[in-house]
Amino acid sequence: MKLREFAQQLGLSPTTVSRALSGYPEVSEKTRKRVAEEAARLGYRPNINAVRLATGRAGAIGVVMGRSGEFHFSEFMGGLAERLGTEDIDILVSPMDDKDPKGEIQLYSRLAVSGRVDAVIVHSPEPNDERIALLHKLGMPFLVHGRSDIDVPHAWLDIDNEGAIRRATSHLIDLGHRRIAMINGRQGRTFSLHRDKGYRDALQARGIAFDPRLVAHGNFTDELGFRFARSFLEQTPRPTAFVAGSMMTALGIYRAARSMGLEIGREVSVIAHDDVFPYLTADNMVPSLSATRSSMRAAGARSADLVLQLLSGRPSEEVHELWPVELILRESTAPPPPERS
Amino acid sequence: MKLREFAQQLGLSPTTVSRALSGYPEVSEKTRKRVAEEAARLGYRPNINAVRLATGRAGAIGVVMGRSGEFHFSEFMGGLAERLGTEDIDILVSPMDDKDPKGEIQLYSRLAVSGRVDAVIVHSPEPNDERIALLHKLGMPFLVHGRSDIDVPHAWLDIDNEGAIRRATSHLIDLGHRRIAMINGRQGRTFSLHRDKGYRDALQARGIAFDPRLVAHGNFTDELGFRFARSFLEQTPRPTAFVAGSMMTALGIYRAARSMGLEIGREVSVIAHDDVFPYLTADNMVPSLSATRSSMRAAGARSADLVLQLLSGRPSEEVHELWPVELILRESTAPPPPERS
DNA sequence: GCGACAATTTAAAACGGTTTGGTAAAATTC
DNA sequence: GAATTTTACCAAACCGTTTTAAATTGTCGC
Repeated sequence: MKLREFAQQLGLSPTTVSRALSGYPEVSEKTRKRVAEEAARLGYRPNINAVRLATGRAGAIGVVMGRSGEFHFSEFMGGLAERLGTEDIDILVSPMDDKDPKGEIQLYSRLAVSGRVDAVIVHSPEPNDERIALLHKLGMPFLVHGRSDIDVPHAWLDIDNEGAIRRATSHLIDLGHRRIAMINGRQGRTFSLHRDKGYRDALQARGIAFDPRLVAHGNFTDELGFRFARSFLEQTPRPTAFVAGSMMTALGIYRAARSMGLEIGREVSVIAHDDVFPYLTADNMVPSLSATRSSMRAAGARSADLVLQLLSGRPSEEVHELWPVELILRESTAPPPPERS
Repeated sequence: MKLREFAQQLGLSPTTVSRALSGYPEVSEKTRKRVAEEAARLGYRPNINAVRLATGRAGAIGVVMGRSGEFHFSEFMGGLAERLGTEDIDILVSPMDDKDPKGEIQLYSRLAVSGRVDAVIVHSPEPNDERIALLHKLGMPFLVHGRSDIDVPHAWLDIDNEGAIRRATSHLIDLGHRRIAMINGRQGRTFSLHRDKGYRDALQARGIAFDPRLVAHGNFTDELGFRFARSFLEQTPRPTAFVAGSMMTALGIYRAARSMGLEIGREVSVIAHDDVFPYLTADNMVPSLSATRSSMRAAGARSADLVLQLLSGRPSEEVHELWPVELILRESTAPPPPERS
């Protein structure tokens, strides 16, 4: 049913009906109520594409999806979708070819000029992130999931990576560990840098020298976790503890330790960052995994909120949110074994 | 830039330009070429919402996202997005509350009448799936990822679950296993039933009695894999082999075996179904995991193709695709240990 | 009972394309 | 070379809303 027919049945003009449904003030309460009731009864729904054309809004927010190692993605999306489900806003997913770093900026550019989205979410930013500069230049509203040091105002939601890893590392030091390895995320991403800093600061605070041979960077995969852990554990003296960037990395570390006959929670301690997945929980690993924890799904839901705020005019300079991270100690962390000499 | 201005610059009418860009036959090759070139040069792009209003197409396909245990989701989405990226079609993600089974049908209903999507993808169907009946009734094009026995024509793409599990089970029998447990997916889903059938047929073909105490159903999580495997392994005599529904399930089984001091690949064999994840590979597990394998990402990409075919008018009765599944043997499968009496 | 002002409602003009129903000019047929 | 068809293009109507600008109705003070 079209607006015109619907209005005619009510004996009103399309204008008034449109306004009544959109909650404009210049329509009497009585009329508004009647319109709302009849709309429900007759099942009238405005044509979404006509609305979008007339208002100039796209009614969707864009999310770019990388190809590799994105197991966080569905949790974040889940949170986003959950929150946006109640609004009349869709989520538009664009795929990105990770192999072509130049393609990325083009993709964002296309997304912005295509007019298919009202806002964009930027993931895993770098300190000087081209995408942020671009979106700002194009005037496209966007929310950064993470942060950037770039000299361009941007709204962001981030977790306290630095604090989380500082606490995790400090805790390991408190337990008596001195050789602590870290398997971090991709080189160059802000969150990796923040984690690096948390790690180094914790060491420095206790007068432990930073050893570059104990730090690795890469995608969050089981495979890399294994390979790095393995190579670290082959050093002499070997590290007695690991700080891991993700659950998958931790799986790899567990595997590496086991393959070398080392017992986790006794000979090797591990703390990982857990984004909270329904299908793989730190509590259920053997031994259960100590973790810094922050829900990716919750971040997705909150991101949706913040984007809505941006779209309703809140200046991006105001939208900054830093979430604290829990540290949950379980069996995978313990004092180091007595030193053999 | 608007069509009108652009056309004016070219000295053509909007009609001709529109047709040239959409590839209609009644415009000369020379003109078409000129229009295309100028469009690229001047950066003219039709307003997507105007196009959608005028054509009545939504320009998007809908995907419903469940809340729990959906680590396949991002891979499937990735494939979908990859293929659809080159078309002018978006992916619209709707969240579903798994806890409310009635909400699901309402969600599909809303999605169909909202006019926001031209087609829908239905996941994990049941033999008599309400969603399929609904979408058919509403005349909304849809593709089922999986299959249903329902008496309603529907396009589908599925993998040969039955054959895959039959082969996996047969292989375990060939190795000498007689007590083979199976940890399957959610009760009632078609793919679970197919896998059940493959399992039972393999047993029957070799005269092995089906033992309901060796079969479990549930979400694909590490936790359930662990719990079921644990309870099976506590039976006497205990199973010597497992068929697992997913990689996460396999992780749980590995954990259970380990927690009971049993060595995988010697005392217990495992074959799992692997949807191919970039962050967790069967080859890298210790011992490496034998698996039936079929790429979820490829299925997503192909699903996009099939949906496009449906939208261009191919009748859904014609769109059926059954993919074979590879069986890849690795270290987790071996003959059972000699029987102790 | 009338002017002033506010509260409602409306007709008509966007929004930016596609598509229908033509019309000249060029090509073909006889 | 006239009649017919084909080719290449165009003007105008249409898709279904929102929004601007104007008209109508209602309320109030005097």
